[in-house]
Order: sequence, then C-alpha cells, then structure tokens
Amino acid sequence: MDQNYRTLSELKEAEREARKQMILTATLKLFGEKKISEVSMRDIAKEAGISPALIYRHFDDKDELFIESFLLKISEMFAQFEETFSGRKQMSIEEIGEAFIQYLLNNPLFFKMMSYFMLDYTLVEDHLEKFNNAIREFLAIFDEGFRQNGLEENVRIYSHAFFSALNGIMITFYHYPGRSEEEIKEHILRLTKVISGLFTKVIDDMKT
Amino acid sequence: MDQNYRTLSELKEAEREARKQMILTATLKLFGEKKISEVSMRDIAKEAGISPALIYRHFDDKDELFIESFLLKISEMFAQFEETFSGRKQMSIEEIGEAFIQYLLNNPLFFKMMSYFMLDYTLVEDHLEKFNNAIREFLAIFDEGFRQNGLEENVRIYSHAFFSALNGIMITFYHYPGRSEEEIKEHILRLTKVISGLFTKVIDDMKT
DNA sequence: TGTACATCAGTGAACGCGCGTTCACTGATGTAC
DNA sequence: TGTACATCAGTGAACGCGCGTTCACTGATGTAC
Repeated sequence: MDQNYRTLSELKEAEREARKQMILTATLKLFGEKKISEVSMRDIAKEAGISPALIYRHFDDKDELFIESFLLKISEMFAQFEETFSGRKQMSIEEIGEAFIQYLLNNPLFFKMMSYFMLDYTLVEDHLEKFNNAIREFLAIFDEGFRQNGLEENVRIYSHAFFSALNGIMITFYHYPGRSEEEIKEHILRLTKVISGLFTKVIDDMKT
Repeated sequence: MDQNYRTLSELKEAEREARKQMILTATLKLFGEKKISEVSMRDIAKEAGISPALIYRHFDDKDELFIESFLLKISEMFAQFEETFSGRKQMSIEEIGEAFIQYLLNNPLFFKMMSYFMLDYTLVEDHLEKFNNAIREFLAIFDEGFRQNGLEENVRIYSHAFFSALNGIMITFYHYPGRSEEEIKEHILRLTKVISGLFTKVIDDMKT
C-alpha cells in the first residue's frame, strides 16, 4: 500500500517534471528564433501548446523560467565540452581555442544566451550562485588546459585572459555589419589562431 | 532684406538644433542611469522638460533617436581618444591597451552603449554605414599604433585581435558577479597587461 | 498703424497594443466510507 | 459497488500597466497689405 502510493506519486512527479522540461524546451526554441528580450510568456505557452497560466504552475515568474533555461543550456554545453576534452590525452592551446570558438559558432543559441546574460541581465541573488559556479567550472577547464601545456605560474590569470579574449573575438565580430556569415566565421577563426598563437609562443618561451 | 531673412532663418535653425541637442543630452543622461532597453520616450521627454510629442518633431522614431545618441557619443570618444594619441609621439602597445581600457572604465556609459549596439541591436540599413565608418575609423587608430611599434605584415589582423581581446576582457569581467568594483577594475587592468604583453613580445620577436 | 492670415513650436490626452500575471472556473482522477 | 468529496492540472479571459506614436488643438510670432 505504502509502496503503491510512493510509485504513484513518483509517476505524477515524473509527469510534472516532463511538462516542465517541455516548457523549458519551448523557451529555448524561441530563444533561437527571435531576440531573447522579445520572447513573451504568451509565445512560450503557444509554442509548448499550453495556456500561459500553466507556466506559472512550474515557474514563479518569467525571470526564473529564463534563468532555468539558461542553466539547462550551460550544463548541456558543459557536458559536451568536457567530453571533447576528456576524449583526448592532451590538447594544445590552439586546439582548446578552436574547440571553444567552434562550439560557439555551431551553437549560436548558446552564444546568444551567454551574451544576453553577461550584458543585459541583473541576476537575483538566488540564481547568482548557480550562475557563478557554472562559469567557474567552465574556467577550470581552461586552467587545466594551460597546466597541461606546461604553464606553472599565474595559471588563472592566463586562462582568464585567454577565455575573455576569445569571447571578445566572438562578440566583436559575430554581428559585424556588411559581411557574409562565411566571411565572418573565417575572420573569427583567423583571429582565434592569432590569439592562441600568442599564448602558445609565450608559454613555450617560459619553458626554455 | 534678403540678408535679414537669412539671418533670421539661421537663428531659427540654430534654436532648432539646440533643442535637438537637448533631447540627445537627456537621452544620454538616462542611458547612464538605467538599462538602455528600459529608457522610454516618456522618460526622455520628462528629462528634457518637454512633451513626448515634441521629440517626434526632431526624430522620426525611437530608433533614430537612439542611434543618433550613440553616434554623438562615439564621435565624442573618438575625439578624446585621438587627442590622447596625437599628444604623444609614439605609444607602446601596453600604453594603447591601457588607454583604451581606462577610457572604457572611466566612461561606463560609452561601454554600455557599445555593448548594447553590438549585441542587441539590429541596425537599419541607413544608419549601418555611419556605424560602420565609426568602427573602421576607430580600428584605424589601432592599426597605426601597431605600425608605429614596428609591425609590418598583417597589421589589420593583429589590431583586430588586440581590439577584440580588450573588448572581451571588459565584457567578460565588467559585470562579474560577487566582486567589488575595485576588484573588478584591478582584475581587468591586470588582464589588459597580460594581453598587451603578449602582443608586444611577439612583435619584438618578429623584429629580431 | 491695424488687421487678417499663415506658420510652426509645443502640448496633453488619447489610441491601440502587447506585456506579465492572476482569477474564477472546469473536468478528470483519486479517496473515503 | 456507489456516492460524496478532495485534489489538482489545466484553461480563457481579464486586469492593470506602460509602451511608441498620433491627434486635435493652442498660442506666440511673423507676414501681407
């Protein structure tokens, strides 16, 4: 009896969770299709095939829904990026840089969300920590990459510099006006090579 | 008589221009105070001490007003930055990097607007060219800096890489959560030094 | 000098709209006895 | 097995609001004769 209850409520809980995921999926889909700031609760409800009111049974408000979508996307990226890393014994700085940029180029939605939250969003205290942790974990991958390539001192400062420089290339040139998508990708990858090259060279010089 | 008419209409034109500038000034003031996307036409009218309808006698719509404000700010920055440059015979890469970052740190409004238009804004064909030219002119300053420091080949690619890396440092860390303003500034300047150092070193190596 | 008219900066209120969110309600399913 | 009740996912319409923009109007100034 007790056992039975538990399974039943578990089933309900699972259904509830599935619905929540549907809402999150719909939200992410729309983020990919239009400006993030122009995605409305009505849009999301329509996309998910439910009434707007139902969203509020799963999320306190629009902010919470947006943040949860973002965290979902972050963990997805994180998993994929870590896999790329652990699949190989060691990656050069160039390979790390290219992997990161290629990921952003192939996942414009992730890039869009990252930019949006970096620049436009004032995070609530509660979500701030999750967000913070996600970024720190991610930067740790870069740290590890530099260590594997023989950097011993100031690892963190170099990995921050590298990470933010790559970010900057994307943000500065991704929407560069009057260029085709192909030209832009090419330009971004060339700049990535230049930056990666600088870091590699300086680290190599340190070693000798 | 004819002469008189001309002066009179000139006077009127000057008044008209002055009012327009007042509206632009009010807009920029509000951009400094709240999120750009949250500045409304009513806010601007109130700040300028006029009726909302009057704004439409000077600007076609909100877009045009926003773009013109931005272009005004760009030209201001451009003038100041060029002055810094022409005041000195030659500046090292480090000095250029630091001057740029210090400018952004001291003019958060400019940084805010630049970020906003880089990421969030879909420019109309008409304004696109002005915007384009402004950026190109600005990048030319960096080109010149690299040339003066002895770089002869691929100048443009290096200046783009340098410019976007600096941008990235600002964008990535300016709103870094959980740090004081002082810590953030310090961190940004340290990263700027690292990036400038890499470029300097590689250029020096090329020379020998 | 006086009068009729034109011009135009400037206004406050209104229009029409879409937003985030809430409300009052339905209807299916499960529970108690 | 049947019946009264509780629960809760789900709904469509509504609330209240602020937005960009427009409208119909005022009033000061200049012009024509």
